[in-house]
Amino acid sequence: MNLIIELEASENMDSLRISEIFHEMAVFSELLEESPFKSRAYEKAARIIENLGDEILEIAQRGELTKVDGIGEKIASKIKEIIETGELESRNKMLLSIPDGVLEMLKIPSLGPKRVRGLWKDYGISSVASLKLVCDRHGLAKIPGYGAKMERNILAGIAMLRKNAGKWLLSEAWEFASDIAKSIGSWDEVESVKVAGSLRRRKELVKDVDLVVATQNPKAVMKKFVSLPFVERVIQHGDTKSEVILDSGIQCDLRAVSPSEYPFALHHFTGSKEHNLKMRSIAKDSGMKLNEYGIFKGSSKKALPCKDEAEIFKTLSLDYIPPELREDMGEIEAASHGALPKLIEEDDLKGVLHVHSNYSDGVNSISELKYESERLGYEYLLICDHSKSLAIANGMDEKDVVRQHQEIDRLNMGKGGCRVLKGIEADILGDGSVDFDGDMLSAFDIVIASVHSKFKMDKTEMTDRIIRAIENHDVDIIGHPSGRLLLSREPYQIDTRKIIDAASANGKAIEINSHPQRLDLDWRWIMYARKKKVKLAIGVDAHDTFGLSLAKYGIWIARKGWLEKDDVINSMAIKDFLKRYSIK
DNA sequence: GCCGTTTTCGGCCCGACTGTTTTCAGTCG
Repeated sequence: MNLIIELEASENMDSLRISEIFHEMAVFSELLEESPFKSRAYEKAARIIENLGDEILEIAQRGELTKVDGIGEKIASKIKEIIETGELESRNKMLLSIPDGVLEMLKIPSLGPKRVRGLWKDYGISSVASLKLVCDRHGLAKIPGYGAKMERNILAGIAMLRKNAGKWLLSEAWEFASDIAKSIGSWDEVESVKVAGSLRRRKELVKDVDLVVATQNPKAVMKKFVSLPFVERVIQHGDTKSEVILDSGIQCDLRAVSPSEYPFALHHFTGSKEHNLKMRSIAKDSGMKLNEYGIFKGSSKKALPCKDEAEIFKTLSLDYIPPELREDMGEIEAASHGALPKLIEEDDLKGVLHVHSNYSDGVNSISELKYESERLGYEYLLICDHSKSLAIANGMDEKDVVRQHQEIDRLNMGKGGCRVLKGIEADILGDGSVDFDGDMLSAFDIVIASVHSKFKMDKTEMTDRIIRAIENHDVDIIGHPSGRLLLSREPYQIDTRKIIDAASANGKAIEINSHPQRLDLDWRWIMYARKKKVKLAIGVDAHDTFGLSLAKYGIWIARKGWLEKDDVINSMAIKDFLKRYSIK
């Protein structure tokens, strides 16, 4: 009981912060030279908490933390301490004994905890700036274990560190990866090439691009790879593995394997690490060994043949697990008893939702948007301009709405083609009421309600505000529920679980905003929404005709959240969609 | 730190590459 009260007291504590604290503990513990396994245990706990999301708070409430595999007595009590006080005494203590600069040094590639510790404790180098000074004077090369090359690498690493923080949007990374994979795929030596890693798993942010190629001549492939015109710097150049920085600044790693090893390498380098660990342990349980080169029975050195990833899963009596699901979040268990979802596909989308026209802050006219939607094969297009309160985006007033609806009626006169629907992205005002009164709102076919103001409200207020909008009977969809802008703006404080529960109770849909900077609702919560039978709406939030093609990213995230076609309202054919929303 | 059908001690995924060595430690994924 106590805990529940305490939880409210520190309501801004979320699972992400808890997981962050354990990441820190892992690093601190290595720097302070505790047992490396202790550090590994912290690291593991951090990943478990990250994957559990806010569920960890409920598990803590039920007092069942130690039932989670990887969390024992000590970590459980630390989690409780963080939830109750918002702090972790032992972490703060450790932090006090490590200079800030030492932590910053860890971000330099090729410097890990051991080297950083040595530089700090044995040579008194405790900041990136002082390390740079030492390198500039060629002092580092005189330290045992270092040489001229390390010195140059570290200087290059410091320069890169200053240039960018090292994370990329899924969409950006995908563009770079597609270009480079296309080049590599055209070489005679290459039989297959595929993007692997977190990019293939469609994480919303990625650190680098991982590629795997099948070839009989890895050496030649590596040589060509490091000499590609858009390679700016070579970090590693080996016979089967190389790492480079592309001119865009993103790191790109390439692995070359033989065609028979290719499915195993692809699986291995797609990850996630947690998924791989579990796959290995399943193999072990059945008397087999799985690694990036093959699957081996007993102590045999000869791999069992698998022509693709599906056969690897089959060998372990599992259904094929699509890459998006490989996060060790129940996919392996589901695959073992035929319970994986049949994921939604890009082609399943029949309507394009959440499109801004030149009636508010969009660039194109409704007729241009209609034409492009037709070209992309959509059956319907939901125009959603901003409402009057959002003056900064030229929100529509009542007169504009009348004019717009007349234009839409005219555009729909012709037979066939893409049907234009009358939508609005109405502002959720500070008190939770929705811009425009009921009469005006009911003139729209579909109402998306979104927050665009007063982002700094506290969690309870913001949650209540959005729930009030959900309970408004004119509202159909909640737009970009967290308001986050990846890499540039934090989400506003909301109790996402309560919001999903409210949507479930009121039969309202929640948007998966496909804009690459949003990808909001977060995929971790999509899984929960699906459990609560909440329908999702894949919106493009387009402000021009190009934006109509962004639905792809929304689909990727929907898949990552285990969604099937029927979970997504705009996978309905026009006839069903009109019927569902009583549109004439 | 965690964990246990090798269970309360003694393991803990593992392989490629680099830069430094002269057989290996550290980093990375």
